[in-house]
Amino acid sequence: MIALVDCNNFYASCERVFNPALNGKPVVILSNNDGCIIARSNEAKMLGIGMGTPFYQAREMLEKHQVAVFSSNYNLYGDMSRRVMMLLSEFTPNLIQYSIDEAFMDLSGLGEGETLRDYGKRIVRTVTRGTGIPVTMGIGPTKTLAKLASRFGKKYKGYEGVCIIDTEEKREKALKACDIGDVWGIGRRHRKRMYYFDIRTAWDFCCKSESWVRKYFTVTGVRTWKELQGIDCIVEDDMTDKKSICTSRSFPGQGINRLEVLEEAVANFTAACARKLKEQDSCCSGLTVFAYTSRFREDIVSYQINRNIHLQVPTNDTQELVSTSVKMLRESWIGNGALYKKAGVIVWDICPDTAIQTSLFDTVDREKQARLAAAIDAINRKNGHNTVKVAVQGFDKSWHLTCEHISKQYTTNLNEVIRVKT
DNA sequence: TCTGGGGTCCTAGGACCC
DNA sequence: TCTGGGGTCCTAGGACCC
Repeated sequence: MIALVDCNNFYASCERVFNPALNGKPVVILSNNDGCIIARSNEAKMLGIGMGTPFYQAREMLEKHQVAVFSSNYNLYGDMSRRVMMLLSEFTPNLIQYSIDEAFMDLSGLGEGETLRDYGKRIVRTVTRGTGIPVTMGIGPTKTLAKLASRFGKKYKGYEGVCIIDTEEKREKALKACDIGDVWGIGRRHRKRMYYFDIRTAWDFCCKSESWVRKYFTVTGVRTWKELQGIDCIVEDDMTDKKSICTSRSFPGQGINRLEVLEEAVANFTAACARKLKEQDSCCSGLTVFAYTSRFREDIVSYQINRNIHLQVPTNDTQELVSTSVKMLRESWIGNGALYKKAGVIVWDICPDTAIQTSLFDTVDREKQARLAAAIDAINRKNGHNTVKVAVQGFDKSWHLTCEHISKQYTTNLNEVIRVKT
């Protein structure tokens, strides 16, 4: 059996751990730049606040209902996530972290002398007690059914955080009660198509033949269809290695119209990609730089910059990647007063750093480069990111995010740790 | 005026080869 | 006027997830 552990309203719950006065009150968390609402507590959901609503549109309503508003605090959420995953990993040798707030656990052969339900409840209790984050567990024979079970677990209090689909009757009952659009892998478009074919519930979908599903919803549809029947076919190495890494941001206000500022932003995005590459011990040979004007504004001319490059030798060297991406940006720069609202860097064609295919025509002194990079990385590890950086990364920061409602770095900055009064 | 960021997989169609 | 058959590789775009 496979379990899915899902943190309840994760970002809102993280804020509540260090601010218990928020318990029982509506809470929302905003995206970068305080742009959209990306997370909501149950109370906020009940007020009808939609996922992805632009903040400026909801502002008045939030004030009226005294909703607590937070900018995203990814240092806090990332650290809390790490704690949750650490506790979970003590219960199974086979844990797959699926997102910042979810993980799949292989439960086969575990919890000896205990029922599956009791084992699940013990896990849920341990995480909640150890981190303050409430979690729900769904258990089923496949990942898709485990996901489905966790939905029910969240919906109905009676399950006490653990919902199991382990018999044919329960599976049928669950599938009949589940709108097709709520199935993992069926998005808005597919839901519409399903409704067109008069498929309303997951059960209706299961009743179709494999060839029919293949015809209208391709192989991914068949995978979901099989998973719903209880045939496990989403394998774990589908979900581990990253094949591309992206760092991108929207810029505050109108956007950026100066090349120097955009260069600085792109240099910093590239450095972040290099850091992420090194964290997973890999190198890339594909590099993309992009920038574009706001897709919402019809009153200005829209511009798009999009450049790809294949590097001769895979690398994760910050300086090499930064100089390459900045050069690409300069070459494809279109000024004309264009206001760039968003930019980013993607690295792809990723391979392990132990398996580099070198090139006969390489002109870089790789050994020297590696020695310098190792020295810089050591300094940055000790003193924080970007203590030593490439000059073009700059100090301007005018492209930086606005986040007016951010909470403290309760768990990752000694100066912001909560004081306990005596 | 303001409207996020980071991923994955699949398919169709074009360019090219013999 | 008529215009083959069988491949591969790459890319853009669409769908999905959190």
